[in-house]
Amino acid sequence: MRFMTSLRFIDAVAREKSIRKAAEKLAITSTALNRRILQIEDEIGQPLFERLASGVRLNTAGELFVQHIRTQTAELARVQSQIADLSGIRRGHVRIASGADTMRYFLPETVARYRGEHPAVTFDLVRQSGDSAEQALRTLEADLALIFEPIKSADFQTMATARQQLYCMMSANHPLAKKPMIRLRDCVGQPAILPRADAGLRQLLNVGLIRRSVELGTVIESNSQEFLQNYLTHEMVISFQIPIAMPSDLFTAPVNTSAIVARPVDLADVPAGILHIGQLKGRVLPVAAAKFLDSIITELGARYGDDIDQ
Amino acid sequence: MRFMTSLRFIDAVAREKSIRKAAEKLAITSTALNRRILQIEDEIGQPLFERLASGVRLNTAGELFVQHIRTQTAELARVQSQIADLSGIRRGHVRIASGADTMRYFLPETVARYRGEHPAVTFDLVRQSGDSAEQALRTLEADLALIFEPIKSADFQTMATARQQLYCMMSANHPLAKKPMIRLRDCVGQPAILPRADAGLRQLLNVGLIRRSVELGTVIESNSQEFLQNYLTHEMVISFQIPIAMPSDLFTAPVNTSAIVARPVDLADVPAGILHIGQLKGRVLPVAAAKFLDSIITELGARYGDDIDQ
DNA sequence: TAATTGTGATGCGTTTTTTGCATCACATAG
DNA sequence: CTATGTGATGCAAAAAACGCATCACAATTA
Repeated sequence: MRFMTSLRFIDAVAREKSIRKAAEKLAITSTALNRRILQIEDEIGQPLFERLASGVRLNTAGELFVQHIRTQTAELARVQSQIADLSGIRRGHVRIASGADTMRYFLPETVARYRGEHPAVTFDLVRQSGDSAEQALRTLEADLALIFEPIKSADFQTMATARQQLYCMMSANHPLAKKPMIRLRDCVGQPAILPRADAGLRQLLNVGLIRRSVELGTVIESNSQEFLQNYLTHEMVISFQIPIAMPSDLFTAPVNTSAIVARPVDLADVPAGILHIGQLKGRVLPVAAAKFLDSIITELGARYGDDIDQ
Repeated sequence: MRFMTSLRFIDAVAREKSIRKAAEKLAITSTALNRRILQIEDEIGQPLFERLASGVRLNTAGELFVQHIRTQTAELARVQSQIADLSGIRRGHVRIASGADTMRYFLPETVARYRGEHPAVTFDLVRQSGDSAEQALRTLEADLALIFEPIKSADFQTMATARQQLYCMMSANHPLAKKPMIRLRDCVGQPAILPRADAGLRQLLNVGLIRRSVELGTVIESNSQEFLQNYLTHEMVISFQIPIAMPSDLFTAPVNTSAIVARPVDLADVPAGILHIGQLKGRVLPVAAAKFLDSIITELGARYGDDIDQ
């Protein structure tokens, strides 16, 4: 959209906090970019950026204007999506911010199914911490966010939730694997590998550990779920996971033949965590994003049935 | 705002339903305008206008896009107004659609007082019928509308109302002028000059006349309130008016020395009409418009006290 | 303290985009 | 059939945007 160029440029400068850096990303010279900004500032009647030695920073007027730019951009995308929808085949672009949990299996499967029905819809999938995901909704860099536990921003509008019971994961020949249900006291002193402190799962687990006065032998922390899972085959350690982040065969197969097993942790020790699917409060989503949200809710309903809300 | 040019042009074409006519109003050639439209349509990926022999007409996609353009334009105005407001002196532009009633004395006085405090705020005042005024809000050609009776659109958000009792107006030496209060039966067969059927006042009066089975001798109809008022000094006829449309000295002076007098019509015959002040439902007004709305409400409160709502 | 590095602003020639004229193709009304 | 209106298009002129080189300034580094 040609007429959005100057606005897009300003947004870029605001994000980069530097005209030259933004110019590089936009593949133009800083000269041209600088002039566009001066021109807009001239039309507005007052500067939007403070000039610092280290770059630029939005002033109050700039904050207002950039917010306007972002909502306009999102609105334009929505209208375009709506217009494209008129022609029968659904087009559009959906941007999702999510934690690692759903990025492993749930989103690949759900997006693939949706794209099977609507091949003209494209996706951006950004793996982020919960805080960043909420932030991405606010800056309109994302349409939807999937966040496991805690929601901090009042701007987050939950459209659906899914209860996720905590599971203990380990090698199939780990002593604890014989138990059908794990109590936290079973884990006292067990060597464990855990996600890092910013993960919702870790926070959920910590509450339970403190309540039961249980201490694990935490030998490794990692924010890579793949690392945590694959490490289980190399050392006798336990880890924790929620169903949505497990390979579906592992979770659904009644008799588990794989080298790794998952055993539920008693809900009396650790309550189920909540996966929140939501958007920016008050925002009207583009057609494609709204329909994909429906698709997510349907899929969650099929998987977890009664554990779904809204 | 340079980046709005193409959008403004499309809006103009949509309103004129002709590229050539719009081009003339925009002071460019139809060639240039046509090219801009083709370019936008190309970027959108599908046409926005149907080409007819008599000009162009928006198609469904165009309707959506033009609606988007209008809300964006209004939003931009709001942000600009908000930005200008940062610099201390209030700037901005307020566009008002109103019936003739308030255009006579109320709005001149209220606008003048507001501009006395905020000289940098400019105004558009368009006299329109109630229906057109509501339409102007919808197309975002107006920020505020003042409509005397009846409100038809569900998109109209009433921000304040003022009850207006009907008054009978006549020359000071008219027989009815002796009565302090007029009953409709006093008016049977009286030569009367009335506003036309689309005026809220006329509709209000008609309800009363039908209920009381009273018929007036309607000798003149006019949509010019000035004509109606000034004619009273030339022939022994009666007319009707609401307080807000009367010169303030006529209404407020306890003893009336002017050639024309106003006598209230009994509320049992004709109930008070409602003057509605409102905006487009759900819209966030620019600073200047919102403050002027406050100013209107204050002024109404000062004049009519308990007869004001919201 | 002096040199270096990084920032945004600006003059000037070049490139790209936009505009206007003349004209075409088409539909409708007289 | 003619006349008049409409939007579309080729081409040259005008306008705008761009990129290079450079300046002025501030912070950091030697």
